[in-house]
Amino acid sequence: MALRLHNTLSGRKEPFTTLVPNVANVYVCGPTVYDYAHLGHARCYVVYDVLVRHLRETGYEVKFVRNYTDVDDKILKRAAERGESPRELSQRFIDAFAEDMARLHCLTPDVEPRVSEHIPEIIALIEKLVERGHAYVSDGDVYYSVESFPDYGKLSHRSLDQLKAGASERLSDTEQARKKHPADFVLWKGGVHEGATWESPFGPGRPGWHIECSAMSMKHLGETLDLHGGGLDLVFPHHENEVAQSEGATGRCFSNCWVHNGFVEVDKEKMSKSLGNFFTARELFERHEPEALRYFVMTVHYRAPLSLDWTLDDEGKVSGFPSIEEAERRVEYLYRTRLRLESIPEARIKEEEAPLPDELGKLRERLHTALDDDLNMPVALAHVADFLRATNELADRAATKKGTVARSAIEAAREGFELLGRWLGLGTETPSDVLDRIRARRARALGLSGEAIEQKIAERAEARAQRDFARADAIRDELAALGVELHDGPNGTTWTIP
RNA sequence: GGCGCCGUAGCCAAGUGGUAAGGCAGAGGUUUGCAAAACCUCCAUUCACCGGUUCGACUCCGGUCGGCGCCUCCA
Repeated sequence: MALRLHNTLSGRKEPFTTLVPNVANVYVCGPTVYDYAHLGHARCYVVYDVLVRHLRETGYEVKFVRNYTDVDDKILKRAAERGESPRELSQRFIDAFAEDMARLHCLTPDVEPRVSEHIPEIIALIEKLVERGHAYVSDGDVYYSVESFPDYGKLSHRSLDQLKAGASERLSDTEQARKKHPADFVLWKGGVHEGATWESPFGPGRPGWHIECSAMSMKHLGETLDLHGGGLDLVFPHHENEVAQSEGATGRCFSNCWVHNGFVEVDKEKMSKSLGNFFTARELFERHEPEALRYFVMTVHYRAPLSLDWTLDDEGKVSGFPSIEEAERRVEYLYRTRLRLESIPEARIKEEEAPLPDELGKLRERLHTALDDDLNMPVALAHVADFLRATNELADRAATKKGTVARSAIEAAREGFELLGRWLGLGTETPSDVLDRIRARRARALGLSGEAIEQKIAERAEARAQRDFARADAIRDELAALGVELHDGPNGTTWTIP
C-alpha cells in the first residue's frame, strides 16, 4: 500500500514520493489575512490537515509549513479604511484564523511564516532572479520575465501564446508599457506604501504577490518540496508563477507534487470573497458544532466541488444548512456511540474467544487504503459508519440481559476511536460537552429554556410513578410539539432536540 | 475563443473494463407502558442521451444535450 495523489503537474494520479524516504516536506498556501476565514478556507485547510495526519499516521515524518500572507493590497486598503495599521489588522485576523482552525481540529503547522518577516529572503530571491536573467527592473518595479522560463505554463497546462491573448486586453497602458510580455508579473512593487514599505537594492517598495511563497517555502523546506497544496484557484497564476520564480532561481524542481482542492459552491457558483456569496466559518459555528463542518467537508472528495445548500425562512433569511445539519447528526451519532462504549460495565466484558468483526478489527487498514487512494475521505467515512454501527452492536449486546462482549472487541473499538481522533480529527472532544453544546444551541434557536423542560420532565416523572400514562404522554406530546424529544432510560429521562 | 471538470437512487455521495460503498429520507421488524435511541431487513437489472471498441462498459473512444470552473483578486 502506498499513497497515490492526483498531481496537477501531470494531471493524473501517481505514487507520492519524497526526496528523503519517509520524510515529507509539505507547503500549503495560507490565507491572506484581511478578513475572517470562510467555508472555502475551512474546506481547504481541513483537507490538508487530513493529508498531513494521514502521512504521519502511515509513517512519514512531516514538516508542515503554512504561511500567512500579511502584506497585500487588500490588507493595505482595508487597514486604511479602518484607520488601523496593516500590521494590527493582519494580526487580528491571524489570531481569528488560528482560533477557527483549532475549532475545526486542524493541527497547527510546524512553521507559520509571515511575509512581513521574510523581506530579506524575498529581496535576495529577486536579486538572484535578476542576476540569472529571469527578472528585469522597469520604472521602479521588478518584473519576472515569463519568456525567460521555457517551462512557463507547465503546471496550469497553458502556453504563453494563449496567455498573451487573454492578458493583453485587460492590462492598463502603463502596465503594458512596463512589461515585456503581458503575462510578466511583478516581483517588487516600487514606491512608498503606507505601513508596508521596505528598502531594497531596487529602491523602496514591497513584494509582489507570488514571490513570498517561493521565498518562504524554500527557506523553511529547502529548494525542492515534496508536496505543495492549495485551492484550485491558485493554480494560475499563483502557483504557476511560484514554479517560474523558484525554478528560475535554483534550476531545480520546485515541488514534485502539486495538490489542489476544489471549491465550495453556493447555488452552483464558486463561493468567494469577490462574489460576496460566502459564509464565514465563525458564522457557521454559531449555528453548528465546528466538528460538523469538518465532517461535512469530509463527505466529498477533495477535488470535487462541495456545494452548500440552505433553506430560507418566510422573510427570505437563511434559516438553515441541511447538509451541515446532517453532518452534525452524524457527529452526534459518533459521540453518542463513544459514550455508549465508555459506559459498558466492566462486569459485562469477558475474556472470551470470539471472532472480531472486520468493521472493528480492520478499521486501521481500511482507513489506510481509503486515504492512500488520493485521500478518499468519503470512503474513509463509510468505514467510520461501519465501525460505529459495529460498536453500537457491542453496546446493544452488553445491554441485554446477561449479555457479554469479548474484551478483544471492546479494545478494538476503543482503539478505533483513538484512530478516528488521530487520523481524521474526529471524536476527540469530551462527548458530553459536544452533545450538550449541540442541544443548547438548538434550544436557543427554538427559544426554549432548559429549566422549563426539566420542570416538565419532573412533572411527567411523577405521573409515570403513579402510572398515569395518559398524563405522561400528554407532557411528552406537549414537548414534542415544541421540538423536544424525551428518552426514558434506566437512569431517568433525558431530552434532546433532534 | 483557449484549457479543464462534472452529469450515479427522492436527496447527498463513493466507485470503475467483470457486473453499483456509505449517509439522509422511506417501508417493515427487534426493543419500549407509549416513545426515542440503538440494532436487523428491504430500498438503482441500473450509472444524462446516442453511437463505437470489447467476451464483457457506468467505467475506454467519438458525438449530442445540460451544468460549472480557470484564463483577472481569490482557498
